[in-house]
Amino acid sequence: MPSDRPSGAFGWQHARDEALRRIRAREWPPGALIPNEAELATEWGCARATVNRALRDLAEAGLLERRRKGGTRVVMTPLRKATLAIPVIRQEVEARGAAHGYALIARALGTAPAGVCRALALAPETRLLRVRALHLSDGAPHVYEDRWINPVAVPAILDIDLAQVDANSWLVQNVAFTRGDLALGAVAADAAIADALACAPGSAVFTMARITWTGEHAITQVTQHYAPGYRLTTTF
Amino acid sequence: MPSDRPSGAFGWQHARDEALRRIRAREWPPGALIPNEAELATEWGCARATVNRALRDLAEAGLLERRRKGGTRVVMTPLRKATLAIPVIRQEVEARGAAHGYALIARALGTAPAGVCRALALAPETRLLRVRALHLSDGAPHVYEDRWINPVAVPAILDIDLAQVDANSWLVQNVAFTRGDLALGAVAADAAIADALACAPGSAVFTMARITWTGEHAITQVTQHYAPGYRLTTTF
DNA sequence: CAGTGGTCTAGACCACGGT
DNA sequence: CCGTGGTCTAGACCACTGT
Repeated sequence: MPSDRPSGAFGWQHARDEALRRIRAREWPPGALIPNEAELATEWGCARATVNRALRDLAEAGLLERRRKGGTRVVMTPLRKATLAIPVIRQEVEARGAAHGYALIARALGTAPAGVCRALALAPETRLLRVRALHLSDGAPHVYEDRWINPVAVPAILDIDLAQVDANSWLVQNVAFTRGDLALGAVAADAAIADALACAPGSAVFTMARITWTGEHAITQVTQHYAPGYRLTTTF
Repeated sequence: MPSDRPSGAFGWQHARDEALRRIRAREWPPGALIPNEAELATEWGCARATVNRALRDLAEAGLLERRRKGGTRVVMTPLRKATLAIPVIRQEVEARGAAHGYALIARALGTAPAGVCRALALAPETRLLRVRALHLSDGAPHVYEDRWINPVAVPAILDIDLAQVDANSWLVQNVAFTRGDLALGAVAADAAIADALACAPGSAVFTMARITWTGEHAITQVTQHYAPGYRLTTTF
């Protein structure tokens, strides 16, 4: 006869919650070795696979450390992780119910500075496409982006009218990448940034820099400068 | 007779990689409905659970969308997610091989501003402990933090000598929290920040603001101001 | 060497949600 | 209604690693 819980079993989420409770209640204090999967499965009346799923989940969250033969330990210092969505500007703006606007500022094919070539693991003096553009939210400057694109990796980009389509959206939809590097920071607005964002030179500007790769081949490097006051938020 | 691959089977990582290949090769183009788990299991010669694990993994990564009865679709715009570790300053500094220093700047119990009370979902005029402190990396100013702690949620904090132990480390090790809000941004250094970080007033400063909760009970709110030039990095 | 987690399997039942 | 993913089970074999 099934219990009041429709899906009778002691599910993996129950197991996870119970483990979480014991960690928080210090029944399993930081650094402690917890019972092995088989024991917990017996205690909780479920299959070992269910315990495995629960503990693996907590390990991925950074709360447990698991090693074969070594068993499972409560992490000494519960280092938290936050996942943040990397916004495609257009969608981010439209998701807020605002109108997305876009303006191409400059587009030029030329030799890239040494710093950019190094960051993209390309030979010095490589010819790259540089694109500077402004994204608007309900008509107000929102993000100024300064981008370098490797035409060897993305030849089709040379034929795109970047005054009509923003590189951000186009690349996301047309190029598959395998990996990316991300750096967040703050800079004082220089003349170009201040001009684009219509803010005072020297204003504090939040920046997100990304490099995307396919295998070991760099596709593009972009630095996005957000209008003063912007905050990137998430939960953890 | 086992094959050349020690763990004979077509593992879930193989399945995930093959699915990933098809997505990237546009064999499964954006928006397309892919075969159901049973079909793929047959095709790949593995159990449905293996396919499930693989596709669930890709769904968590944001590449697939799965719905009961609706099947599994390739996401139209592969929105990427980056996971960033929320650093405990002391550990972050020491992990870089630098010496961590700490100095308490001010500690005071008093009524909090309306904005802080609202952010922490507390009644106006609640009495909170405010702690301002500086973290050093090899003797140089690294992070200036301005923190409000709810003594109702953490009574023990009142007895801690915050000149000796930094609130960041103490809280992480002694208080279990269930949830947090995170906001990243940039501000111009005001007098207090500039003084603490030994930089020019108006310098662009990268900030990380956090609020941590146990259930619906706010524990602490902290804004950390990083010395100019700091970049928070990760990969995705 | 032996204990522990990692994974696979075949089968089963169920919840959700399009049709 | 009924197809699809979500999950559980019992058992099995294996990889890794501490002792």
